[in-house]
Amino acid sequence: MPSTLGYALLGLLAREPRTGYELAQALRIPVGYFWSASHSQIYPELARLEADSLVHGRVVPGPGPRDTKRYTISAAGRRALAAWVVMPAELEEARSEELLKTYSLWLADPAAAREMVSGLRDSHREMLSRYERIAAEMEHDGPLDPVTPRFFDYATLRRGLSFERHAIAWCDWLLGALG
Amino acid sequence: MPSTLGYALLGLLAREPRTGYELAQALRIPVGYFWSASHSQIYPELARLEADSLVHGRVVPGPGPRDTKRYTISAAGRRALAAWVVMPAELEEARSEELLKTYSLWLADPAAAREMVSGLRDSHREMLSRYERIAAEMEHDGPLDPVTPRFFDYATLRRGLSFERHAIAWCDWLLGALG
DNA sequence: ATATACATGTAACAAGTTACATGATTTA
DNA sequence: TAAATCATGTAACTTGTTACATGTATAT
Repeated sequence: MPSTLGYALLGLLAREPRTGYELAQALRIPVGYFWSASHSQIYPELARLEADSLVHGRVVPGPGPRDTKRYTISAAGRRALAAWVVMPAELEEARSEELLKTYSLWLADPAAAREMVSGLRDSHREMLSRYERIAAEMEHDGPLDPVTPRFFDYATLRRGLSFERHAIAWCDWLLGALG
Repeated sequence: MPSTLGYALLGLLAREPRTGYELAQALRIPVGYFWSASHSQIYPELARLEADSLVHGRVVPGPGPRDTKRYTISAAGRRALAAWVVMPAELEEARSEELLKTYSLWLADPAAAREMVSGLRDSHREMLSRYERIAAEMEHDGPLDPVTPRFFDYATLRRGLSFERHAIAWCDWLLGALG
């Protein structure tokens, strides 16, 4: 059974074949895709997926100077992924450093506390506008049919939009309360 | 420099002295407090905090059969925590298995996909009503002054409430789109 | 000349989870 | 008498991050 990272890789490969390098690029910043990983984690995981015959790798001459291995998902990989995505998801564990800091904000200097929350709001605003740009592009690119991968890109993106908006509203409320 | 868990423990001890056992209880389910940890992580971390003189432990006879060590935050610990909470927080890394599953939902059986999202909605509804009960209690318990620890309990709780409400709205939207 | 992109891997470390270990007291 | 609560610790394992290692081609 693959790890969560394994399923993340299968999810990308189910859409189109990619090399390890391209997967690492895709997982560098998790846009519309709430998972990230570094290449040092990806290469060993790809080897495991191949050992389990969930993906097949074929060496091809890349655009770069070194040979690259392009991975394709197998029928078994597709079945494993399809089975995993409909399994009831664990309750989110809700780990947030930002909230952990807020929890102890009562003992900080009030001005510094306000500044901290204000900085938080800025970060969320930045993320929001990044998401909004992508959403506008996707909506412009044509109709979103809920049986296509593109629709599910959009669905996860909408969750990101919603998350950032509520985070900003919360910062506003907190700043108001802090005076 | 303490780890994030270290600051979580300092945050609890800044409110009142506690034993390792009580800290483990508090960090079992992260309500109003977006961090969790198991006792096997907590005891070694407490030892590190004590070695750094950020907390002091005193052995006292507990209600149980075994002696227990009650930890108190030191002035240095309080300073370290106060400095940490106002430092700009890292951008949330947004790791979500639930969204990762959604990303690949296009290749699942449509009925099973709807059921998965519906189950997700149920989990979020359950969390929401748990949070709502706690919020009602807190509001009932008296005025929330934004210089007290209690206010910041309430502030983090509000973030949880907002998070769950948006998650439910998103599930509703997705179920509507999936037909 | 220097930096960036391409391309894949290993090693060392940090953080977190699960299982192992012990054992008294209280509650059902 | 069986389970839960109290109480603290270690060991093994999994996951994830950062650093180390190598080396060409292209763009600035």
